[in-house]
Formats: sequence, C-alpha cells, structure tokens
Amino acid sequence: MSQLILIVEDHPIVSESLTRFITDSDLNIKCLHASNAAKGLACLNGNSFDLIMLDINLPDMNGIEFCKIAKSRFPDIKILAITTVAQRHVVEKMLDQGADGFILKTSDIDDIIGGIRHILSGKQLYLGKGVKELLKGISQENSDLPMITKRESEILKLIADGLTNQEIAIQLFISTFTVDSHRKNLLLKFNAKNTATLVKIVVSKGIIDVT
Amino acid sequence: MSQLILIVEDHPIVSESLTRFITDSDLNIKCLHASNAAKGLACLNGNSFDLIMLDINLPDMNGIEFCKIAKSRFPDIKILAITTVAQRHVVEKMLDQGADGFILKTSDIDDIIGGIRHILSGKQLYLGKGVKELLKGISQENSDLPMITKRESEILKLIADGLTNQEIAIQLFISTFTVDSHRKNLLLKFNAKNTATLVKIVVSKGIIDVT
DNA sequence: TTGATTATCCCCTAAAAAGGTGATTTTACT
DNA sequence: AGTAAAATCACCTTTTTAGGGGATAATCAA
Repeated sequence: MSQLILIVEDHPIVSESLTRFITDSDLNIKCLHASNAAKGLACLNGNSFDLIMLDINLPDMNGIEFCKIAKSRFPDIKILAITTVAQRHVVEKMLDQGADGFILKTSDIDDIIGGIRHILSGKQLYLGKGVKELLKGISQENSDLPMITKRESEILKLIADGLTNQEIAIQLFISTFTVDSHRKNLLLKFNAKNTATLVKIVVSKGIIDVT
Repeated sequence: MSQLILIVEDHPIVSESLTRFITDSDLNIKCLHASNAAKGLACLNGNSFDLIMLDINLPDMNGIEFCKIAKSRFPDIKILAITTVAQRHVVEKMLDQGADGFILKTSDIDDIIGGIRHILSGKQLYLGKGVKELLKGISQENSDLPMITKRESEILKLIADGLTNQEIAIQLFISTFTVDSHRKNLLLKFNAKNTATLVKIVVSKGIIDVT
C-alpha cells in the first residue's frame, strides 16, 4: 500500500518539483498539493495523510500557525517543515508546535528524500543540512539573538508599530514607567543604542511579524 | 542546434526542477547550473549562453548587481529574473539594469516556459503573471511606496543604523538642521508617525539593505 | 530660462526617548 | 516554602525627536 503526502506550498515550481522527486524516488508515495493554508486545511479533512510537507511562508497564514492547527486536529500526521530563510527562532517555534522535521530549501534532493524516509519510518525529528548547526548556534547568522519574555515581545511589537510609551501604557493598562523599563531592557538585550536600531534588528531577523 | 541556458540559483530544488521543466518541454535547450553569483560569472566566461535565469536572492551577491555585471560583459545574453518576493522597487531596479524579463516563483510552468520562449524569440521584455500588475501599482502589496531621493535614502540608512541627527550631520558634513529636514520629509513620505514606524517600513519592504 | 525639485540652513516649543538608580510585587519553578 | 525570574512602579537629568514655521542656493529637465 502506498503512503500519502500533502505538500502545502505556494510556489508551483517548488511543489511540482517536490512531487517529481518523490514519485521518481523508490518511495511508494502519492502526493497532493495545496497552494495555501486554507486549501491545505480543507484537504486534511477529506484524506488521511501520513505526512505534510509544509512551507513556512504561506500567502494566507504563517506556517507555524498551520502546524499548530494541523497537529491539534490530526496528532498522528507527521510534519516536515521547509523554509527558504534559516532563522533560528522560526525553527524553534516550529519544533515547539510539534513539527517532526525541518529542512532548508537549499537542501539537495538526497536531504529531502532522506528526511521524508526518516520521518515516515517513525523516527522522531529530522533536521536537514544546515539546520542542526543553526540550532547549535554555530551558524554565522542569527546565532546571537537574546531571549526575550512574553511581555517584552508584546511591547516590542507595539514599539515597532510606532506607539509611544504612553500609548503602550494605556493599551496594556500599565504605567508608562513600566513600559519605559521594558523598553530599556529591550535596548540592553539587543545591544541597540536606540529605537531605530532595535526595530531594524527585530524586523530584519523576523522576531516580530510585520503585516 | 540547441540553445544554452545558465540557471543561477542557490536552491537545488528550484534549479533542478527548472532544468526538468525546460528539458521536458518542446524547447531545444540545454541547462547549466550555478549555485551562486561567483560560479555564475565564472561560468559565463567559458560558455556562450543565450539566456540566464537569475534568482534575485543569491548568497554572495545581489541579483541586481549580477545582472549589471553580466550585461556589461555580455550585452547579448538575455536575462530572465526570478524572485520569490514581489517587490516593486526590485523589479524596477532589475529592469533598469537591462533585464529582459521578470517572473515570480509563484508562476506556473506555462508562465516560465512562456517567458523563456518569448525572450529567446527576440521579443523584448517578458513580465510574468503578477508582475505587470505590480508595476502598474494595482497589486495589493508594496504598491504605495513613495519615491525618495538619493540623499534621503542615504540618511535613511544612517537613521536605521541608529545614528542621531547630530551624528549623521557630522558624517555627511552638513548641518543638523538639514538632517532634521530630511528626517521629517521621510516621515511625511512614508506616512510614519515616528522613527520606529519608519524603520519598520523600510526594513520590511527591503528599501534599505540590512547587513 | 524658467519652474520644479532637491538639498541646504535656521529657529522655537513640546514631546518622547535614553541613561541612571532604585524598589516592590507577581509568577513560575524546584 | 523558598528562590529566581519577570513584571511592575518611581524619580531625575539630559539628549533626541517631532511638529510647527520659514528661507536660500543648487540641480535638472522642459
């Protein structure tokens, strides 16, 4: 009996080629496509998939959100995340949401097929080339990002949205002094000398969502 | 006689599938790969290509730079740019550098093969699905980005780097009043209420390079 | 050459952020 | 129950930005 994979990916180039690689391999697998998160979730209801290959950057939803929803509805489905940009916090969040593997689009075919085989065989957690190093923090880029608390990230978003300490204080029902404290801590943690630098860092590293 | 295409693209998934699509089509074309800009430029010297399929986001060089260099050395080679993100200013810059076509990775196979056929037949300028609309400004995203001058973008970079008006003034040998004027104009143009908003916009839209 | 844009410069006031130095209360974990 | 981390609040000073108002050269294209 053959297994079934759902490819959730908005780039036809990528999804079609993934299909080809998989069907051309010695794996006995059939593939279905979904070009966005909504179609993907709809597709899950009608079929019984063994694995979802999930792009992080979907047009209508964050891949992390998708993973969360899919895993809550169908805990048995394995999820292999695929992404273009190697961002440490994204990988971490995905794995927190229960993803079973993570590969980069810079991976070669063997890495991809290997990942599928690994995960379908029941072993937990496949990390593709480059991802392990990323998590270890050995990788050059995005290794030295500080840990921030829930409250800090909340305030960070509001700062990036252009709210002043006063406006943030009103919105969160706290004192401006408190907001100011958090702001200063953020500057410290990110080693930023002012708000401009702070925002540049967090936006470019994808620490906050820009919509 | 068959024609020759160079695919400059760092994602094996994409480059291998492009090759397949092309060789499987009725076009009589051979493909070579280069996984980064340096290899791509080296490759140009040893062969005579008809077309370069060029990814905008290369690990070692900006696609726009690559286009500039390639076109200056080999003016006859056609260039078809491919990108994941549909950013208006990127498309415009590419076309300024002499690119002969532009398609998005969200394009389907017909669009890609169609683009290649169009450009190789000698017609100028192929714009894939979604790109035309982008240039017209009809597209939802990134359509309302203001025009900024050379000086303004210079100051914008320094603002995002965390320099104060005073520091910028010293660096550029101008008055702080002048820097302040430019800063205010930038806030106006981007409809940003403060520096945080301004930086978020320009970083997320890729208007300044973050390194 | 004339008009438009760009870049430059100046002043004033008010608001906000940055830098420093504290403290208290919650929360979460062991 | 005890401790560490997080979140909260407070005050003071200085620097920087934001929001107004203007003005004058320089550049560039019609």
